[in-house]
Amino acid sequence: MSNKALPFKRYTVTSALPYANGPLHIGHLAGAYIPADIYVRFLRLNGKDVVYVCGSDEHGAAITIKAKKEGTTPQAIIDKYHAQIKASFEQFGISFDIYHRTSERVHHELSQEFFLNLYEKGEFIEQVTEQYYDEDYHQFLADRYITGTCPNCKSEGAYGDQCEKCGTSLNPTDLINPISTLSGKPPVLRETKHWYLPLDKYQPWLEQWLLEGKRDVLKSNVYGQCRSWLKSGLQPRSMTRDLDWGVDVPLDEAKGKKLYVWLDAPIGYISATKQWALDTGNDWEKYWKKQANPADNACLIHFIGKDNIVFHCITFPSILHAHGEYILPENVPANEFLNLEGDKLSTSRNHAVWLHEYLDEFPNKQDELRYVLTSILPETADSEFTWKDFQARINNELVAILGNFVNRVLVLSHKYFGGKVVVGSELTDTDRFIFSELARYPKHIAGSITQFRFREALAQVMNVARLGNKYLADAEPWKLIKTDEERVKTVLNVSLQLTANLAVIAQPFLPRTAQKMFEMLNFEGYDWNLAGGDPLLPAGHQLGEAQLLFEKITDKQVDVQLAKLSNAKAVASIQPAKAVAEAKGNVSFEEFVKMDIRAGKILAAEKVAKTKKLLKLTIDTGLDQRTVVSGIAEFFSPEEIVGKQVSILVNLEPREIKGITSQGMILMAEDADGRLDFVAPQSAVQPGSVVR
RNA sequence: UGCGGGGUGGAGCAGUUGGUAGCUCGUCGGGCUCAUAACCCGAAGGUCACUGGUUCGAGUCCAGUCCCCGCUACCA
Repeated sequence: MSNKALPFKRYTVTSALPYANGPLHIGHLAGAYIPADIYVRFLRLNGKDVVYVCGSDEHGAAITIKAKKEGTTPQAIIDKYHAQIKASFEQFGISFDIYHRTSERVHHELSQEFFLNLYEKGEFIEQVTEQYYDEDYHQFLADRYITGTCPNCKSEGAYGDQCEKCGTSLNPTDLINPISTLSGKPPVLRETKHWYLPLDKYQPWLEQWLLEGKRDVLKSNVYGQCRSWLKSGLQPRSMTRDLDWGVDVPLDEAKGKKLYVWLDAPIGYISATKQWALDTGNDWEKYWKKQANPADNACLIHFIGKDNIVFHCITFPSILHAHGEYILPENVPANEFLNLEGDKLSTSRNHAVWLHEYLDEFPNKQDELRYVLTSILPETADSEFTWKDFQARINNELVAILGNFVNRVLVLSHKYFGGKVVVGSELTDTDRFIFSELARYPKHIAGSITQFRFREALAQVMNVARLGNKYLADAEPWKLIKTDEERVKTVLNVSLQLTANLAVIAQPFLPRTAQKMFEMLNFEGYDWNLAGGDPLLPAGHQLGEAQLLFEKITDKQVDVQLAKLSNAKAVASIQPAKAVAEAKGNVSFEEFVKMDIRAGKILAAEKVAKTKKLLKLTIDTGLDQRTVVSGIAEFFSPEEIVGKQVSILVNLEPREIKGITSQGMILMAEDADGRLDFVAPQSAVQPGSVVR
């Protein structure tokens, strides 16, 4: 390994802290854990000093919401999920040096230290604002905890941050008749003080460090996102919250306030390292702080999903920079998102492949999942996992290419030479070509890994197995054994050396498989630099037993998983017998008959350009043909609704929407998930028929 | 609304500084039989989202349009 590719002698690698309010799924693995684990294993094989840390993120409002919903305590929630997540990672084989948690004392102390450090330097801006407060529950309310009437469209049930009906983004104080969802009573405004990190002040520095310094380092999706943020100008960001779950703000005047989770979460990387150092007798500061000689600084790499880019590239570096003693990330290789069977992964809809369930249902198939996910990592764009593809990749690639090659070589060696490594006649040009190819691959793969191109790196590993299969097919030792045993000895020697090299380079990607290969070869090669060099197996070396590396995934296994997903979907669509909207006050008959509702028919429908939800409909109301803009595009395509009967409120004030005058409103039923369906006569009626 | 990323043969993806469009899987045909009917060879299949422009020449640069994903800050 040249120093050029790995110029640092010490590495600090982090994977995003999983939020401890639910189990892990394959999206997490593909986003931040498998890439990091490959990278770290590779560094270790190259003899680098590396610490790989992670842990559960256990603070924030979502944990308390979850606890409330399940009628338990935040502590019970985090204990449950921390244990589950940790066990899943261990079984799956993500090779953290430590998997910590942010509820530990060492973390609280370090987070407070960070806050105080910045506080004492006068970095924070202190600001008093008026926020809604629930007097029954004695707490300030997060925006989501407040509902009321939207000042824009007058619909009820708008949230403090956004009206879901008209899409307007709001401040809680904009709401008419705000109600706390905790007590159901109107909240009161109360003054509260918070400490803001002046990101605007760091903007010039960020432009220098990030936009200038990282232009050719960051992946394009990461760089573009950062540039976009910096271009629009940074604003001071509050680093404290009025919450009851988190790290206490270490100031007398801030009793009851907590640190913003995004201040404390990334510090979790550091506190985890600190705990690891305590446990193992290391010095954590070597991995995080600037060293006397900058050449001794560690290389800090954050593996995350794309939802975390701004915090890891802007907020956290700003905090580290403001503190001053810490190193900054060299790179933040963020991945895009992984989809599942055509849909986004969704925890709430249970549309996911859960890691703990996979480990139960596919015992000892960790490497199979690693392989499939690695080959579809969303490195440059969103990608998709399907069970059929999972089966195809395992059966046609792992079993057929890699497993089969290794098996062929071992079986032939045992059959012809009693499982001994033998030396035969001199190498031919073909043999020499194999060795020269073999010498190329480790460099190529190393280059891919250091550039975070893991899919490409894995494909190269598979190409080595392909090379082996072709070599065997061309050399045909099963024929030669009848005429030229010396040549067969050479062919199998070359094949075995190839297999041993394959085991070495497979380690970062398929650690368990590589281990099995080592057992079969009765050889261990925990050094990347062994690959591509001198032959690894000496003459006379005794091989171990041949065993199959992988087995095929059956159609039945795939069907079971697909059924499970559609089951989950069905359950999820029935379940929402929850949160039925509250009853409204009575209206008089006179008020009701003011509504002129008619049966109508959709004559034409088209999508309104540049919108997500809007369809422009032409409706035959019986009275006339008119244009109505309706927010139903997420559930209905224009083609499928043309000709459909609808109920339409025809005497609604016309309203300009996206430059189109909408004359009326289509009546829709909306369930608790926001799913819409038409309310219309069951059989054909004449357009213009009165609905009442 | 603004911004960022993406849109390449049936599927999943590569395409570095512009110079005849590649890979894996699938399909079809052939070979082989050591191997988990696995392996090897060959073939078919793309107007590189669309429209203009720069250039001797563009998937690759510029402008505009459309589609998909994400972010748009005090709810991780």
